[in-house]
Amino acid sequence: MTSTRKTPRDAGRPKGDQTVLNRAQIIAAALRVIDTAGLDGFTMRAVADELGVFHRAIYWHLPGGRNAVLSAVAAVVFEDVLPSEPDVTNWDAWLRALFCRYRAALRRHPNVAPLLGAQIVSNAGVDLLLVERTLQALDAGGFTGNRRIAAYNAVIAALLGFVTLELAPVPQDDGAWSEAFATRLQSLDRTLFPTLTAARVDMVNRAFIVRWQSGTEAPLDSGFEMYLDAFLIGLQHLAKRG
Amino acid sequence: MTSTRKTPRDAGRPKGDQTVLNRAQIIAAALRVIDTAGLDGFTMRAVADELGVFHRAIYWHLPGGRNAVLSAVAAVVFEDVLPSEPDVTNWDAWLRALFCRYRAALRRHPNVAPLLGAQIVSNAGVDLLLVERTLQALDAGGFTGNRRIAAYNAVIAALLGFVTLELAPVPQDDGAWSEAFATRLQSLDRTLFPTLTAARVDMVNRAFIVRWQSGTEAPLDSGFEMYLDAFLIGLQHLAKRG
DNA sequence: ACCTGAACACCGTTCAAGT
DNA sequence: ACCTGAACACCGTTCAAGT
Repeated sequence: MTSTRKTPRDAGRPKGDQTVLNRAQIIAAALRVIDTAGLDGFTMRAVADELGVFHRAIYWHLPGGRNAVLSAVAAVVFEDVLPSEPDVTNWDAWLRALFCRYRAALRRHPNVAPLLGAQIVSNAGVDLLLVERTLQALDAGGFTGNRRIAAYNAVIAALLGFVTLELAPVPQDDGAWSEAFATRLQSLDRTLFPTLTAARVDMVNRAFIVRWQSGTEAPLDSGFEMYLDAFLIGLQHLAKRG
Repeated sequence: MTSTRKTPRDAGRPKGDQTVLNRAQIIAAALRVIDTAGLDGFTMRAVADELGVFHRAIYWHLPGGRNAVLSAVAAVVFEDVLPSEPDVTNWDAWLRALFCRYRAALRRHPNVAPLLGAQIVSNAGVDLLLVERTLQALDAGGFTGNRRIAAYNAVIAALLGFVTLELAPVPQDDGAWSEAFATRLQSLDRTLFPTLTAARVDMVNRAFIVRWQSGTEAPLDSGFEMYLDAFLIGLQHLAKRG
């Protein structure tokens, strides 16, 4: 009897037929929604519509609800980030590769940036191999004990930091906001801000704080390079000291 | 006639009486709501309740609605961040002070961190004197032209980066999430994650990715110090090269 | 097992009055 | 000038059915 009956999973469904929905499809649909409508446009109902399904159906496959979907999306985006095993003789090159891969992955899905950088729920989905290999790279650099943990925290913060800032989203469909900010930057007090006023032409919309577009439209490439150079050079020096 | 009539602002109100509401009170109430209920708990209606006022009243003083309030809150939190004018002979010390003041300010209002770090709307409220003086400090360091702009972007990203990550919020009132994640970290595969498993005791909840509490409850002090040291040492070296 | 459905307690904002 | 009020089109999630 136990050997002939259908498995619970197949009960009530025609043989060989896919169920209407599955976990992977939901996560893919969620990422599509985020890519097109942003993190603010991500709603359970939007994902359900994307799949042509009643919005409550998602909760069956991901009982954790909204948080569970976001955590799973974070995991998918992170999949391409990890480089292969770190080279013991070239640990800083491995870190550099990690940084570049992270930025590249997030540039493919820029709207996910605030999720990875500013919501701890995203951590739950991350492949812990990233932690493992980062620790190995820092081992190779000579960091040990609590110093290695401190270096690890510095690396992860630096890894996500720039990209989170660069890809921070503009208020959605609020053209008034961008316009007001742009005109405010045109009428700067030269006596209050002499340095900024002089550099304005080259800085406006190409630098943090004085921009009204996100990094998707206005990337900050040279800023990223200097950020990465500075951090890695500094880390090398700290490695030698320890 | 024009000289004796009340100003428009005073029409219909008893003389010398404060109006029921003003801009500063709204912003202060908004910050209080964010401090206690988090950025997710920040709603126009919650702010109105905090003030004992109908929720639509806020729109009169801040016509920009939700975005305008958030931008104003960001400005208030940023007020304490800026150090005095940079010393030409000690530009890196000025940057260090800036980083420490930023982290201290955000530790007083940790729930604002995602707003400043991951939402570009916050920029609209920032005092541009921060931009001015950061550029001056980089001038003092010998950065010029496009290199200075790149260095500026690196500095601002580094300034907000660590703290945004450190203070990223946990999913609100979802105890199940923290619990599930904590137990997952207890049952690690030793062959897959040998380095992480060995360091687990010292890392769990004290390091990015393998934590389930935010930086408010579990600060990452030594990580911040190494991050700051590494970045500033690297920036000094890059300054000499240019 | 897997999906639908109605209902609940929210939310930001528009549009129209009140005084 | 300054605030209230009702209404609109949302939202995530609980609880109860359907097949």
